[in-house]
Amino acid sequence: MKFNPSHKKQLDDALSHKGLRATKQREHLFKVIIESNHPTADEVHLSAKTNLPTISLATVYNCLETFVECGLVRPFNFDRKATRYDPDLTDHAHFQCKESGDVFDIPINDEIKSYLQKLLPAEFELEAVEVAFRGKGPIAP
Amino acid sequence: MKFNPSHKKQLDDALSHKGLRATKQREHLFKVIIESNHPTADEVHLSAKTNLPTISLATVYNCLETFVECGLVRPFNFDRKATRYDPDLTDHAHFQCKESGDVFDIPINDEIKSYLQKLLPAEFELEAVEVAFRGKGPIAP
DNA sequence: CTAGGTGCAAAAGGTTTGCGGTTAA
DNA sequence: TTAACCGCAAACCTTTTGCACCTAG
Repeated sequence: MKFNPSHKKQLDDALSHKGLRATKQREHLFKVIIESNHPTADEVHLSAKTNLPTISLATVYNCLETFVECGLVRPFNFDRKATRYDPDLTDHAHFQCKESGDVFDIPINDEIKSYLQKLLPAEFELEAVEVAFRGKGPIAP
Repeated sequence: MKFNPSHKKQLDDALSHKGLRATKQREHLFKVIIESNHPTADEVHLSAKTNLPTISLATVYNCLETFVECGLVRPFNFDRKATRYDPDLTDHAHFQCKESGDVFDIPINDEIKSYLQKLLPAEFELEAVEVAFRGKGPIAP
């Protein structure tokens, strides 16, 4: 997705809401995430170095955690692979293609959510559900 | 769960099916997994050392991978936490209690499975779904 | 005898941390 | 000015690997 002014506003608002600064590193890293497809920290770092040649991986990790705490991105994992970061905060699942490694967003509807919730015995207080699909994804065009 | 003769048979069959030996390490480690609740490799190692004081963590990892390949246990993760091993191979989800860290098995019915599958556009070939719940579990008795 | 198995130690991969120096409200 | 921030290096945790020795069919 293309980074647009509303993304910039979202970033500035979220950061200032926590009393944090909108540095050029944070701005650029957020842009990279918006314009990538569920990147890992390493991929963000690699991509960011084009514009910010001296940025360190540690700074990338620091900023990513800041983003998570500000509610700007959501981290997720497949198995114990490197954490991926998703700027789409709406309820959805992920599908990973076994061949390409590509990750696709799969919308989740309310019906499914309530069905899933009903699986739990009454004593369980549910806070979050995560659904991960795996298989062969669509052939790239 | 208590380790019983049918578990022993299951282990021997699965190993010999792949031309592998039922060593005392493998037998004991499988017993530990059966009698633990979704242990991590480290927990298996710790528990196994009571009976096999010299067993190394590397051997534990080797055996666990052997078990996975033989279809004796199934590995799963919460976030990027240490992999846990589950001897229950039936379709089910996991619930992790945020407070105690305890993991509970949650049965999954066919209805849910088919609903989940229907979320995927036709071009996706599904191989596996994983459902992970998180929240506050039942109070321990 | 020999393929399979064990244990040790070292390395790998991903992530976190401590710290001196920098920057911006 | 001063708290927030950056970048480096070192540490950390889980897992994997290479290799010498051992063991059971």
